[in-house]
Amino acid sequence: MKHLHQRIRDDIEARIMSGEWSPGHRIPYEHELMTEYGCSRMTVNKVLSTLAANGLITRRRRAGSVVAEPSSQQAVLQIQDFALEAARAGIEYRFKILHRSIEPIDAAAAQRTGLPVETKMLCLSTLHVMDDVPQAFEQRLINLATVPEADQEAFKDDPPGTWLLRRVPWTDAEHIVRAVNADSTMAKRLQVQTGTACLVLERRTWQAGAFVTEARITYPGDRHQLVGRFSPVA
Amino acid sequence: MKHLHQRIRDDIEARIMSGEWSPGHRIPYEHELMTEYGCSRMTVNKVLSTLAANGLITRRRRAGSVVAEPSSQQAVLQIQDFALEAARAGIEYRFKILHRSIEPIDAAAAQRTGLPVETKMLCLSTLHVMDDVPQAFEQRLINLATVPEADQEAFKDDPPGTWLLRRVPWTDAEHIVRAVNADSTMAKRLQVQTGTACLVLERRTWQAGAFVTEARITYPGDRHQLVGRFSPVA
DNA sequence: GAGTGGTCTAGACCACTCT
DNA sequence: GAGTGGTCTAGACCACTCT
Repeated sequence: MKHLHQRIRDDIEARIMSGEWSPGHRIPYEHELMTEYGCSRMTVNKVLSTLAANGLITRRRRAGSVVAEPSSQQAVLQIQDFALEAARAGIEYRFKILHRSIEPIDAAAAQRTGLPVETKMLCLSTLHVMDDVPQAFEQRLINLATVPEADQEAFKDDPPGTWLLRRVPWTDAEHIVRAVNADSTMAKRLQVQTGTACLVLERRTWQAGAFVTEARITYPGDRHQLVGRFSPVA
Repeated sequence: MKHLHQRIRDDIEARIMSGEWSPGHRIPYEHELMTEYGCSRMTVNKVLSTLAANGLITRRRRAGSVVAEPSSQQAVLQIQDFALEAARAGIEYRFKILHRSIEPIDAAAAQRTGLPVETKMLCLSTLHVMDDVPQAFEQRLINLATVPEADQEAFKDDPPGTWLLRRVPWTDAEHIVRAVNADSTMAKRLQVQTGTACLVLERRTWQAGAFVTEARITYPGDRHQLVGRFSPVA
């Protein structure tokens, strides 16, 4: 049994993500949501305040709350969800799995993740495309010991990151950010010139101590920046 | 007249930042804070929940709330202290102030920081050198309205960032990370080839709502990476 | 068992701004 | 002027975990 505020929040996020509520769309007033969910105003107020603090909606007295316009600063340095970001920005998004295999983890990755060397990993390479422009190339390992159902997943509707996010709540994450010059292979994938500065984000996530996934995501430096806000939520 | 929850939050943050309450220190129970501030539990609960979401404290039923260990704090791309890092690594460190001036803030920076346009800022350009190799180039604005004593500081012993860190504890920070190709000027400063991918970290910090400083730090991409650990935000 | 925090209610007054 | 969100109160019940 989920908490009420989580259910309300999930419902609203789902509507924003699906595009049903696009940027500028007015969200129901607090008292409408009270009626809809049969709860007190404090509860819906907490949900909407949190969504506003996270930048998904903007609130104005008298005018109500609306789905936020996408900020010019795209990628957020929390757990990223390309589909959600694209939906918020009103951008056509698609992805393409370029590679898929199951392999025992190699020595270097075993050391990084703390897993035994023979652990089976699902290896995926995904290209993320928005408005026909490649925006990121993602190389991902998924621990099949922790997420065995990934083996049966075709990743037709959601890219691996989004799929994982919905299925496996994470408790810890480690990030490494570097800048690299694109080699010719990467440049071709991302449709940039060889040598273009790219942002490389490596993210490893654990769930209660169990390694879940490692992603290495390469962004063209001129198309993306990572933003982290460490300010009060209120 | 500030809001009550802001006053409580500022008080607690100030005690944590000053070191009066160090990591592991138990924070007063909610009902103690209710008595101290003469308010309802909802109000102190909101403050403590926000602080927990921001990683400043950890909360446990029955045991109460304690100041979080720095490693588990959410401030990922931590406030960096070149001198401290170099000392830890046993590396010779020096810095050189390449430029110093006092200028009214320009329109673009005023918008970023929320300051009035005519605010006087101390502008500093600093090169950070370790073992005779340039490791970072830093362009910094310091708000003289918040930190007037910076005007009199020669920055002989400590670089601006370290000096500020000791003098003005920060409560809020915003980070932006990008990748750029070094232009010829930057390449010369950092002793890399023109076009080398560099990591650019922009950091803006506030103390209890007052803007303190903005730093844009450029690192050669092959010499540096940023590492951070996260736990979920509520 | 007892005390803590997590969530929620059903109100209230106020500040803001114009659906 | 009226309706919205921002904040706050004084309760309540429950889940969790051991100061």
